[in-house]
Amino acid sequence: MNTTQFSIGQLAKQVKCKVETVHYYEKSGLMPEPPRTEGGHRIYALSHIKRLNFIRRCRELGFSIKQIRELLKFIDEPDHYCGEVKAMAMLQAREVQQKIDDLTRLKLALNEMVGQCKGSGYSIDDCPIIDALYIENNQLS
Amino acid sequence: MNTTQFSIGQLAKQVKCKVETVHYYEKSGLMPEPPRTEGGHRIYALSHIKRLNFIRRCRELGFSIKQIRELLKFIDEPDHYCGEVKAMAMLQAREVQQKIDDLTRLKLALNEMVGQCKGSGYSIDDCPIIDALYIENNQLS
DNA sequence: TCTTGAACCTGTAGTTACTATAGATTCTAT
DNA sequence: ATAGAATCTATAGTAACTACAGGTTCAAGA
Repeated sequence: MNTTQFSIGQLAKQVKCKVETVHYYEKSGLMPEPPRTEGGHRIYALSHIKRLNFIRRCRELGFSIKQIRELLKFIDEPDHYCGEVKAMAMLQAREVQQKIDDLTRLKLALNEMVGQCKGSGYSIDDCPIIDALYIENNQLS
Repeated sequence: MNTTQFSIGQLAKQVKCKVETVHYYEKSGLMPEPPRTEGGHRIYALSHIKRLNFIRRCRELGFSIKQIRELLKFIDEPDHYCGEVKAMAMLQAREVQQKIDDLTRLKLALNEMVGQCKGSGYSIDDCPIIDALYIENNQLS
């Protein structure tokens, strides 16, 4: 009868998140309502650790709660196909690449500024940082 | 007397954000309190468009309001000592680099997962993306 | 067994960066 | 002059947590 069980605190510790976060995920419908002790304390099993870990990893990867609910549907209702999961991951990857590109430009601008800084400040009209980011707008208009 | 002026609506439209967001940035101290008409409507100039655009771009890049306030100090208080400005710019650049690194890892993880997934060939039970995120946990226990 | 004190419970409030709504006022174009 | 679009202020709602408050339960030591 050694079916390993966990308190919410142990669960949270395993996955390195806060107890309140687990509560929140339960309220949000990502984590199920687990069985309780006589006194009302939540009892978790290994599968819950797996699930919570999945949720946390997805959050780190930039998925929203809503998106994760979608992903979990694939697990909970296995009538879905893997292709949907793949599509979501690809979309996410594209957005991440976009952010990387933008940040790279910003970093170049910052470095440029460091190089150009000679003690006199820039006015709003010729600040290399502002200009670096303003380009975006010119292209649009 | 053709100093181009803009209403808050025109400003927002230019930068593709909501009027309320401009209000919010004013309250947050990112946008200045502009001159008003007799009746109290805000009047903006070109420099405000530039500034708002900069703020929006920075937000897209993951900077917090607080960080953007720091960045804007470069422009608003150009009397900083050169060394001070350089230090701030370099610190920002380091943070940006950190973000780039994080996002790069994230993208690799996503791409790896996508690459391992054929798409629509099989059901959720053997979807490598789901597996990839579950595995993480096994390593911990 | 009895008793602390840590962990847990529910519920509400605070956080960030907006977004939406309400009700009043102002601007603009016919 | 007047309709209606845009603006004004102020407040409430959103996402994804985080942090209390104030009570109850659990586990370990005396």
